[in-house]
Amino acid sequence: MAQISLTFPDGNARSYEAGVTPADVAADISKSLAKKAISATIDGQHWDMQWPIQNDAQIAINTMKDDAPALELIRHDLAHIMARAVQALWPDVKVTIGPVIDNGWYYDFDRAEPFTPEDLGEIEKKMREIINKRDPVRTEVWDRPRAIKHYEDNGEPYKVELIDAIPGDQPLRMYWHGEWQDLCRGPHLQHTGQVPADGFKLMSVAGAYWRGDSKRQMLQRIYGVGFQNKEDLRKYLNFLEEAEKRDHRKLGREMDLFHMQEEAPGQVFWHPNGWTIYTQLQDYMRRKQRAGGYKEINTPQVVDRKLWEASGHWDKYQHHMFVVEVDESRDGENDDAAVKDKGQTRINALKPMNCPCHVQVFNQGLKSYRDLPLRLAEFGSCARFEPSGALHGIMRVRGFTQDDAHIFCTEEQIQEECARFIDFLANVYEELGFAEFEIKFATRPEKRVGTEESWDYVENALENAIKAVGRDYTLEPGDGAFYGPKLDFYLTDAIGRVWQCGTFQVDPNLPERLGASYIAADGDKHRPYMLHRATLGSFERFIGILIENWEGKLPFWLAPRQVVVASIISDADDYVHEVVAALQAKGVRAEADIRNEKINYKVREHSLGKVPVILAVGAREVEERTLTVRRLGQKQTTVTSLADVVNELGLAATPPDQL
RNA sequence: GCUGCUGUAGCUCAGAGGUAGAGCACUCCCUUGGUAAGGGAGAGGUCGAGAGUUCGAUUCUCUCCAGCAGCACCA
Repeated sequence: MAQISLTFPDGNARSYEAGVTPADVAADISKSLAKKAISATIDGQHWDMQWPIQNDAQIAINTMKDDAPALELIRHDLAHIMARAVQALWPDVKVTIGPVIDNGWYYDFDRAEPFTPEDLGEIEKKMREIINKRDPVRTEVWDRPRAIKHYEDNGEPYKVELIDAIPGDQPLRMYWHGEWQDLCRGPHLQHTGQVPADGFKLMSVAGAYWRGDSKRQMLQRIYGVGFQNKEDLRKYLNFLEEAEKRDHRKLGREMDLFHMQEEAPGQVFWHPNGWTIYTQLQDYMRRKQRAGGYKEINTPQVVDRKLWEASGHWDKYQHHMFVVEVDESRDGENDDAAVKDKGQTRINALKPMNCPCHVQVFNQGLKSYRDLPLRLAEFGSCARFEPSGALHGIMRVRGFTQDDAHIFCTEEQIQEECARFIDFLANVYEELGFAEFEIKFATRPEKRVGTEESWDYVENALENAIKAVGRDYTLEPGDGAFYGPKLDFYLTDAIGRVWQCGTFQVDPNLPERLGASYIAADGDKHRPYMLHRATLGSFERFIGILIENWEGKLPFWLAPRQVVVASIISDADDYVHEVVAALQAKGVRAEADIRNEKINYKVREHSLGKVPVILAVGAREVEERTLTVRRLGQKQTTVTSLADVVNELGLAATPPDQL
């Protein structure tokens, strides 16, 4: 028998017969390790305790102390245990796949009856039984005909299809959890008892397409979350609760920011409070962009299909556009359908994006290289017919406004413009309270237009720009647009969720299609490059993110209602009005609350309304011309003179770019 | 769009084949109270829309609309 050498993390090596398994190795080291072990890492690869090792390698034996492999295995075994439990309860259910995902796993089943919430409880119970049995996990490699025959005999067509999709040179591995068998690439734990029985929970059932294809069978997917112990599970469930508390749809109602109704699905009715946030944010972006060298424009929303045909959107995105048919023969007297002249009908579409219109602005008049880079910005109101199932509060809507801009420039200017934009975006995010963000750099996809040299040049320019501003980034090879590479910017919110907001895309294609050109120094016409870029993305979505990030407690300058001056006794009413007027004169959004209610009641109501500052006024304050200041979330109050409060709050109301 | 669930007062929710109920909010009255709900009275609903079954439908059935979760989608 050939001997192989296995090197341990401490650098020591031992010699074993080829074909030795990590289980053998662990047993060789100590009995307790053999028992505690969950898997091995062989040359960086996650390795089942039962798999033979044929060559010299680095080996590490994993235990539950190794968090990453432990969670991977726990969740993966839970997927199998759940499938086993489901088939134990309902033997006619067909199994498909059950991968590990963030925080847990899912498994897709084919079953005629829908799973109910009560079913989930039954399944959990059965799973605990299986775990408590401490059934051994066993694995074998099967040849293809045997595996296919096995699944055909057992009436599992999905597994047969999976096997067909696995490349012929790959071995098929079977796993048994006790009696229950599944096709699986592994690795798995040593026995079901290694799964923590109180560290998991089944969360929900939902539909999911077989193989992710909307044309194929809809299966039922059961989601579960799994952790090493009860405490970690609890922490995760708390996180979900925290996210629910921050839900912008709930806070939007409670703070009276906006509403939506079924006559206009996916579109926002902004209330005074919400629109205050919106306009504050928009005014801020307008100032930032002006300072950043952008020129603001505005373009039409209803545009003839000819332009969309020319830009290529009609071909690709027609089904996602709101199309408007207009009979041009109508006039004010005869505008009913009866007089409609078919020959005069014209088809328009609401703009789903601004870029074609921006090229039209660029195309007016001759442009010189001296005009470049030309940065055209628009708070562009767009409409997209999003599928009904995609809509989500104000985060995913059918009508929205982008903080959009297109930079027309030469090839040589791309790098500089990119670096400028990253700095611009970093500064905006920071001022809005998002200190951290990530950059993802998406490079040429398989299907693309343009020459290799051009892609080389442009990708290089973007990469150099990121380096020039000293930022880290992650590479997303093949994820770029068909016309050019792009950067996507992801910010992290207060509870660690990640949102893609900003984008920067290089596009030589649209200027070509829409015939944009400029006169270069050589006197000839050249094509400009077009850089699509957005910082916030859409105002609607970004405001949703702001609300959730701050749990409605927005920074003072963005808070829709900044100060309530609340009377304690009606004799203070005149002073309340005086204070409100003084604050308003300083640009503070202040209002009076002189209702016939106790201060307790007023404090409660305005605290729930997320008003950052409540100024209470009783006999003492009137007498001394002071105010008792109570800040949101703080129980203690301070007494301050009127003049100081007005100055301080006037300063706090100033947007960060104007300080 | 697909699968499942949901739709009753402004909000949160109960309810039953015989044309509806609570708490909070709202209006009025009493109360002038010092930091997260003072007391009383009153008003408020085509039970998402349409069709069917039925003597009778908000309740049962079907279709549609909207919302929620997930999938698919996201220029």
